Amino acid sequence: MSYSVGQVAAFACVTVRTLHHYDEIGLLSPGERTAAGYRRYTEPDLDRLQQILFYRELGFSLEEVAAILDDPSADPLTHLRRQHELLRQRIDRLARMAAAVEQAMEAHAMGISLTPEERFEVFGDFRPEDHEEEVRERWGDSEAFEQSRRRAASYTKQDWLKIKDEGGEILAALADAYAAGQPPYSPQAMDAAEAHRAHIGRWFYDCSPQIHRGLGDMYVADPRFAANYETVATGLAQYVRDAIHANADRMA
Amino acid sequence: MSYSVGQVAAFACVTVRTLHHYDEIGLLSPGERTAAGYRRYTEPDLDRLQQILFYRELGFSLEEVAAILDDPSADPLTHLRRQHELLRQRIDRLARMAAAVEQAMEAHAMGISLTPEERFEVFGDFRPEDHEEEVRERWGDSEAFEQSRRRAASYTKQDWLKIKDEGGEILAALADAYAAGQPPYSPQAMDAAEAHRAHIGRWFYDCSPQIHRGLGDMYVADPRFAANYETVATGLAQYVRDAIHANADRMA
DNA sequence: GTTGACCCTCACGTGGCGTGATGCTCCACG
DNA sequence: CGTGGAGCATCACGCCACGTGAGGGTCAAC
Repeated sequence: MSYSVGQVAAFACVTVRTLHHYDEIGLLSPGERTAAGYRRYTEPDLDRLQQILFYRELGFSLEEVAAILDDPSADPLTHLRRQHELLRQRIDRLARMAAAVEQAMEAHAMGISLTPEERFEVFGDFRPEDHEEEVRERWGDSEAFEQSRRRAASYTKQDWLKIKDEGGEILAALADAYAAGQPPYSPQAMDAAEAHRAHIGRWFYDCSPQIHRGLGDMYVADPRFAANYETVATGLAQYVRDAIHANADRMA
Repeated sequence: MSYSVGQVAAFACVTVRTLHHYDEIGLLSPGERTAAGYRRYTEPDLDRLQQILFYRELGFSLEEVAAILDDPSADPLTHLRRQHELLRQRIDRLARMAAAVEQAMEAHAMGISLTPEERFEVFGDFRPEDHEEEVRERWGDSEAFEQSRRRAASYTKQDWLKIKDEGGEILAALADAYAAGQPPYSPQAMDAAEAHRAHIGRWFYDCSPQIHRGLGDMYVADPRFAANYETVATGLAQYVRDAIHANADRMA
């Protein structure tokens, strides 16, 4: 069984011209031709085409693809392993970009602006393993984002004002508890933390105590978010984070 | 503070030529120039460049990028949401490709060779947006759909065969009850409906009786789904819907 | 005041196809 | 049997997103 250009093109979702091109540059020449000169692609040809499309999708030039595929020291399993590794890297990079976007959204919601270095750091050299787990964890929870997106889309200016207002009240409550010397595990602090959680839940997305913990950690870890609290009172960011955790413990 | 071409290029990991090109085509012209004609990029310019690189990375042409960024109806938050959604789609596609590679590795280990259809099917679904948009329209932007999509992405061919098999059994049970003249509220029909609900829950998403009702209604309303049942027996779609509702009533 | 890093503007080259133009081949149908 | 239309072939030019010099100005440092 062999296949015509049109059939193969339809199969692989490429144009006939692309197959012609690959033939021209010697990247993929059909195994056979009919007497009339029609190209006939055999099974091994399809195999090779799949490999080509794979590496092409991953950003290799056709020349590089040819080199990779014509490397005599590479058996099928080697290719599969390499493809898998490359995919993993690509996914990781995109996941980090997605995390950066999420961070930018948070920053935007809070009216913080990023520095140039920060803005581009996601495009720079990428070190795998670094934040992998954290990113994966955040990414796994895309459902929360979806929900946020749907809700936020319908907000009016009035809504945003109200959100800001509510946020201010919660912040004030936390700052008061802090100023009064109440520990993070005091009812006042925990209640304010709970109010914060409810605030997120009401306006943005279902915020489980678990997710809330992560958010609290970020308020301390990321100086921009921390600044939001630290400008009110020194040490408040850490205090808020502890109150959030205490509240989460209480809910468990 | 403003930046020279070289600085910006280093920051953003692009060449100076690329910045020149973007200036030439009017995609990104620096906010200022020195007396000597040197380009000086301002903060908003960097902002725009980041957006450009983001959309470019996601496969848009520069013309499209310009259209997206110059759309007056799009505020920063809209862009962030769109970028996040696009990233999610890309990641999803790559994840499916990775799954296909894993499958191929397994097939290789077992000495099985794949059919052409199997080999290209991961490429075949080339434009996830198209199909997804259509489905999303029908399903609504529900959480259940998200969950279903995520889980389904990880299924192997074996899984699908099993799913199809299980589904066939349930369908047969319903058709039998229908053919035997059992009313939708008969134990046979309701039990089959309950099996159907469990089937959904096991393979796709948590399906409450309430959600199940909605699903049943759709089987009647959506001709494509209805066809699935109507080809077995005329009126079966409506019967299934009624059995689902009867079962949900029973569960309440 | 010269050196060397950096900047400018042309302008042609390249990779990966898209898009016809023009003609041959095949087979299904009247 | 022959004919019409889908599909295939080979040129050949076009396009996009830059790469790659050529030829020359600018600027802080030594």
